[in-house]
Amino acid sequence: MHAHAHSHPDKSWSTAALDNLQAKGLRNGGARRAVIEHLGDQSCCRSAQEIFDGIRDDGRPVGIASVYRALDQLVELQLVQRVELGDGIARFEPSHVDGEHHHHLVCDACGKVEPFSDPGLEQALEEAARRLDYGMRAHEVVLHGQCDDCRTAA
Amino acid sequence: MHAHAHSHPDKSWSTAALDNLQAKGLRNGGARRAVIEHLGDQSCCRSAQEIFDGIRDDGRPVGIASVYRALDQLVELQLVQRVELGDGIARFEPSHVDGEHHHHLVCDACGKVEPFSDPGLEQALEEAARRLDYGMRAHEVVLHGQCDDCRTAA
DNA sequence: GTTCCTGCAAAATTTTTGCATCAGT
DNA sequence: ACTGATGCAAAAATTTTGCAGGAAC
Repeated sequence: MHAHAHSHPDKSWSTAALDNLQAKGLRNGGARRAVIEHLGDQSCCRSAQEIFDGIRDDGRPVGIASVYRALDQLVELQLVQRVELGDGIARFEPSHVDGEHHHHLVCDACGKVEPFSDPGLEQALEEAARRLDYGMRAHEVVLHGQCDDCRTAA
Repeated sequence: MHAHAHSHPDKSWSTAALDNLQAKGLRNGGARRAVIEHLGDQSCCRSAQEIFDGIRDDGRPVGIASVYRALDQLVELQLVQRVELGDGIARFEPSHVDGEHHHHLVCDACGKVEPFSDPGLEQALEEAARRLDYGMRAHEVVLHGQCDDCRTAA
């Protein structure tokens, strides 16, 4: 329907993230590993609660505090991007390198979140950052509107 | 330093917003009016707590619940835009019409927030929304990086 | 006078912290 | 063994809701 690429789960991100942690001398097993593996399986951002629930559904009894701690750490290391879409809940997704970057469409009617990517927009963001002379490390775009379903229903 | 326009306080927005409410038969005095007038005096987004503090500093004893209720209502009416910049605090600013639109730079080192505007980026957003065929009603861009001060200090 | 609005206090959410215990290296 | 990581529970921070009294029209 939409002319945008859907992001897909990225097993290799999980592996790279775990390697990255190991190279830094950090330990590798338990809750943090579960968070990384769970995030690698998703196609879009997830809230801390969703990650917690998903991991427990897989039978791993982690604590939610460990999920938050792992996410903080991964954001700090720039392996995970924190995303806030306007509903007061923080979401998290793998930091995609280069081309794999995506942004988010949020339906203000039903709350549905969809990823999209747009090379022209990406280029405009790079150019804007250059013009501003701001040491840009990450960026985030949220488009608010009405999804197909809600527009059809209306 | 930066090649971006700074937004400025917009007295006329306050007036327009109050008129808009009055036209809808809503009442006009007390806490909600204080929120509107306070937002109209700001040059960038403010958190609910900052708005509450600012109003009380002006000697008006509003309740924070009324601030939240007024903001919810103004967002609903699209007179105010809710902005989340990644630190877990929701901020609010007047919905700028057309040219007055701005976005935000966030320094991940010190947390400083600065507004910027970039016509090229704005155009790219419009084009992306058209390509996606998404009924876009609002959009929000956040660039994360390091501000001048933090880069100089580093 | 009627209806909406407001303030206070209590509750609900989301996120962080303390601490004893456990696990990876 | 040493040190970081984890889980639980308690606390903190942010936002929402209930309700009685007050203000705008």
